[in-house]
This record gives sequence, structure tokens and C-alpha cells, in this order.
Amino acid sequence: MNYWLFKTEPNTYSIDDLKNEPNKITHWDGIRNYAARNFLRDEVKKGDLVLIYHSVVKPPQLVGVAKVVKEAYPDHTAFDANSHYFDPKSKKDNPTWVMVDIEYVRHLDNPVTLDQIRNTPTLENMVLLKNSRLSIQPVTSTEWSIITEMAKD
DNA sequence: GCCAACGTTGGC
DNA sequence: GCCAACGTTGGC
Repeated sequence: MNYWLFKTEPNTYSIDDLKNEPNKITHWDGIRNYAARNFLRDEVKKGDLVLIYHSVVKPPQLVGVAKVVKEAYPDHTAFDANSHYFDPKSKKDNPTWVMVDIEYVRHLDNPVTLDQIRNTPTLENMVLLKNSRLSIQPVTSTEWSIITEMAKD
């Protein structure tokens, strides 16, 4: 099983929005970056656990845990001319973009801020610090353990 | 609101 | 295939 970090802008979609979904499940659509897409398409597997990160807020921080419940399938928002995520180059018979479904698991007892991560030497190699713009990132099992421990009351 | 870092586009 | 121009992300 693998661990991941998914970024979201809570003003658009937050961990609370996920928790409040009727079945606590959402489509993680709108990914329009090839590196992120490749992770989604090739490596994100059912049962994997995901840290949810809130970006573009103060402070930017990890806020909760979700679980992958459906592996990659075509992101239909790319076909919708009315969608913010419309991409005319993505064809239905050969979709460029994919999405997965994730289910809410829990909030962290205490959020772990970007600042805390940056100040934790054992987390210095996190992709979040190396390539802060990547919206789907792998997390090592060691990093996962450290972060979930930091998040405890 | 600024701007650094990064990704994409398109002319050559 | 290179790289300048442009657009986006996201921390500050």
C-alpha cells in the first residue's frame, strides 16, 4: 500500500466538504498536470491512504486523511465545454486526464502546518518541500508515520 | 498583491 | 529540439 498527499484549496474544496458528501466520497477531478496525472493513472491504488493538504490559506497545512476507493478512470470534466476543467485536446476515446475517488477517513487531531514540516529535519526530503507545486505527491511510510505522530493530541 | 518557481506553448 | 514568452501555483 502506498501513501499520498493531495493538495486542495479549501475555498474551492475542503476536507469538510469531503466529510459532508452524502457518502463521504468524492471524485478527485480537475488534475491538469502531467506529473500529477501519471501518479494518479499509474500508481494510486485502491486502499492507498491520502493526506489532505490545504493550500493558499494561512497557514497552509495538512488537515486530514482519506482513502482511495476507486482507481483511475477518465476525468469527464475535460469533455465538458462548460467546465472550468474543459480540455478540448482530451478525447473520449483516448482521455488525457484521469481522476480517482477518495473517501473521508478522519481529520487530524491537530493540523500539521507547512512551517512545522519545514522545521522537522526528518521531513526535509518531502516532495512538498522539494516541488511545492505538485498537486499529487507520493509520501513515504516513514514520512507518514512522523506526520501522523505530530498530528496527535 | 507580489513574485519566485515551475509548466506549457509556439516560433524558429 | 531549443528557448523566450506567457500562464499558473502558492507561499509570503
